[in-house]
Amino acid sequence: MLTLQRKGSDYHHGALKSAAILAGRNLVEGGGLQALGIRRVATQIGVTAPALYRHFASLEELLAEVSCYIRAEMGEFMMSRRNQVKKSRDIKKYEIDKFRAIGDAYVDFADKHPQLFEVAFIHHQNQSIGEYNELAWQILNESLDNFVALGMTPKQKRETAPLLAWSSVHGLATLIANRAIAPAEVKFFRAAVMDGVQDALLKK
Amino acid sequence: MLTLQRKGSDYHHGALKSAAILAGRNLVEGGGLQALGIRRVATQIGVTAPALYRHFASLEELLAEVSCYIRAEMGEFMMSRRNQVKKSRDIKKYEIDKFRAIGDAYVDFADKHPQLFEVAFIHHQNQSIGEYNELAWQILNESLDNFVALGMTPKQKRETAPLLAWSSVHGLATLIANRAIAPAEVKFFRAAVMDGVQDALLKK
DNA sequence: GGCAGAATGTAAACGATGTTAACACTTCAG
DNA sequence: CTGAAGTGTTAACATCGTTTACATTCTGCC
Repeated sequence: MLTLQRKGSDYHHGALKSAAILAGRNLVEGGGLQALGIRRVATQIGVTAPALYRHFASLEELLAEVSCYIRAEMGEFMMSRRNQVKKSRDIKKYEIDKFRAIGDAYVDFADKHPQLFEVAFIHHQNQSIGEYNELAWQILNESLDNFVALGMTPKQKRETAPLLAWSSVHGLATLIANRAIAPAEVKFFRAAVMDGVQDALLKK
Repeated sequence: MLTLQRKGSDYHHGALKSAAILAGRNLVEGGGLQALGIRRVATQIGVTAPALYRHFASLEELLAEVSCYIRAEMGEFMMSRRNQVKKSRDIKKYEIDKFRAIGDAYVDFADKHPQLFEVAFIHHQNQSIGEYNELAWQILNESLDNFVALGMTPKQKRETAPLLAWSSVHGLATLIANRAIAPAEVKFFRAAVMDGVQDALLKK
């Protein structure tokens, strides 16, 4: 299922690069960062290892692309979760529900796919948080814009709000993904942090 | 400097295990997780690779011990920073200053030693956050106990307070260590998150 | 249509890695 | 003193990332 079929000819895979990134993502999902390797990816897509060097300069570069792919996947997951939120008659409640949904999606992703989450946020040079996770950043800021427009969040908080929300939720997600929190405590922990974030943004 | 001298005899290093953990820590500091290897550690401490297998079952086990060592190092760094805070006549201000000091130390450690920070919080099974980073956890809770005792933090917040503070600061530290925040924005970002945490704990 | 060159694959090889097996020396309890 | 447990070495294996040399296919130009 993972291996793509070769075209009729022996040569020219056709979509080697994207196939490699996808195969890399799946290897990470199965066995973490450790499972990602040039040779393993090559085997998965039915190609010899040096072929990958036509598309990636090194394993590190492949890792960077896999990491980027996972971040995009995360962003789409958050967006889909937000779009599933039922519209409420109370528009403020609706906005809050959507905000919670994207935060919950972020944490759920880390909880259910800790290996992917780990690789998604691996050190990568010279990228600000916005570029780093474009879609997720954009979704978060939409929510905050709505909060301000509805008078739920004071304007002077608008600048620091995304940073505070992001670091809280990211920290929570990281700790859960690392299994640094006992499973029994996760539920309580999540609620506490999410409530805290919401309070910090809305109050006063 | 890193390599320990062997005893007079050719055999029996004497403190191979602790020497290996220290050497591992230093390799991580220099080159990240990637630089940690059985053979490299063995070379550093002047021993052949298989010798390490008398003390560690695998590279992964060595990594776990190095990770634990770094967490202890972090805890001591936080404690030392907190103890350097000047006593103030205003006891509440003194407590706040100490609280900020331990948070700042946490983030400083991540900022100045991103490689160590990364390895410190690598996935490790079945450890709650308390056991995971005992000393830091204890220091944080001392501060919070003092806050409550002085009436600065309401009692009903006492349970969720460490979780909220930890995840915010940990998320901030992680994002900074991963260089997901542009260097120019780090200062502002840090201040915003630390202020947010302080507000969340003290107000009302 | 055919052909040069770019693009993209393979095969073979190199050094470094984690790990194991077989062996040697040291230490120490009896 | 002796044997067993502890701790180190050497040699070897499979696998890894990566490079070099070569083969095939695609593409644009005459």
